[in-house]
Amino acid sequence: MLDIKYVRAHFDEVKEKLSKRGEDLADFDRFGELDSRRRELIAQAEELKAERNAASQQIAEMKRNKENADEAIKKMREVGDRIKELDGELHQVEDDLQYIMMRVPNIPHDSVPVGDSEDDNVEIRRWGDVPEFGFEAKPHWEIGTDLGILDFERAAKTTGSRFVFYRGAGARLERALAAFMLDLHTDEHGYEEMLPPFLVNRTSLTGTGQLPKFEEDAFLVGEEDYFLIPTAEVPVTNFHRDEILDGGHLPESYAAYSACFRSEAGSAGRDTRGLIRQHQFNKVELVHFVKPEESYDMLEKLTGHAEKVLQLLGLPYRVLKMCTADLGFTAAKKYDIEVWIPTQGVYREISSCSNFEDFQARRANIRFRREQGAKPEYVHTLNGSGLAIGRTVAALLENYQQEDGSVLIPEVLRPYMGGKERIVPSK
RNA sequence: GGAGGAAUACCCAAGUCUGGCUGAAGGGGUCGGUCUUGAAAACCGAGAGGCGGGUCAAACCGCGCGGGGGUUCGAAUCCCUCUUCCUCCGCCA
Repeated sequence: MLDIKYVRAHFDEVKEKLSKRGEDLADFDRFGELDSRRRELIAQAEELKAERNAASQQIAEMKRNKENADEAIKKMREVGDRIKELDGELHQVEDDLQYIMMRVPNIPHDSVPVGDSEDDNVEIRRWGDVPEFGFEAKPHWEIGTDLGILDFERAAKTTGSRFVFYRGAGARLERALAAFMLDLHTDEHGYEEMLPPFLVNRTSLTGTGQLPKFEEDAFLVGEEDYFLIPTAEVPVTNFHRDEILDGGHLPESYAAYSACFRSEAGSAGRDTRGLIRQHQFNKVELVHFVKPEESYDMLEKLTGHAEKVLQLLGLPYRVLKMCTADLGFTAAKKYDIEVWIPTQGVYREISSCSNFEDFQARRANIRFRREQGAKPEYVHTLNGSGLAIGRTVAALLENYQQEDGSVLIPEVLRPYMGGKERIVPSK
């Protein structure tokens, strides 16, 4: 959520920056009217409440002296009714204002390129050499199925489309990647490991910004208002909801492994085969809580941590700076890391690293104190995938495939694979 | 799933039956000081958070005793509801 006071003071500037996102801002225009009506009502109601408080004291005094207070009580009854009316209208106005503000996206940072679509994202670097195959390379779902380590058909039987069984060396590879990533981030990059709940409540999804606008993207479980998490970002960011952190302990950095669940509403027909777009996948998510002045440095570091995973795995990738049209609802600035998928001849998103500034912190009420007794300030939150594991498996299978159908295992993963150097057909 | 109990400020905790003089006793911790070679202890002193309105900034005002709603001139205190936690019984990975 945006800072109401800031919006009040800089309305035209905010609106102009938001318009670069290509958002419909019709509702946003009601801000000024609602905001000033709100303050008007507060002033009126509070004046009457002050009057009531004073009168109540007098009535108490009179009662104690056994005097008759009927006159004062009668008068206050009317004041009370008037307060009730004003508070009623105030609630309505605040609900309306809240409705609007919860649906306004974050303001893009000045360093974000202005654009109309994903075509306007800016590539800022590439790493690694794209492999050349002396044979016809197979897509990862074929490799995986032929090796007997991925089973999409049986997953369709037990569950439905966009699900998969990993088996044998495939399941082990998944586990190896998760362990490798977590070890790297905790041992080398200084993160605290976390294993979060995979279900969250509505308040948490609102805190990180998935709700109220994007409810159709999430899976609702039962009637308990529990949602399957679309990313560990949600539980881990909300870990500190409604807290005031000690400034001396910042930044707080967490590496969380979790399953992620996405309804993929609106993606029907896209990436229907393989591991790229599943309803369920695993991911190691990196989450930071930092002081405002440190968040942009942290965004660069965070992106570097995700890149390091790909470098150690030897997978070619590129980094894109997302333009205003492709930022997502909550980010002020975002880098996507895309890994090379040989058979598609393109780079595909495998990580997304964002600085939300205080947008999530405001929604989730996460603050810090610079020192004892100081006023609480909102933290800045950031997160990035480090990495999405399903897509990493896809990239590994394709980039490391051999002419005989086997797949080489990158050296850094071999200790996690029982020393195995390659995956060969099980039969 | 059944039966009880609890939620007060950074922490512990009184007040709730008997509504008003309770922004809320007391203790701990915190901060400053005395003492000490230094520390601890002891003693003296300080401050009670947060949100909103208001202001150049203050003053000032309102809210606030888990959340929401109600009764009342007035609610930490009475009523309803929700959430969370605890104890016992049952079931269970």
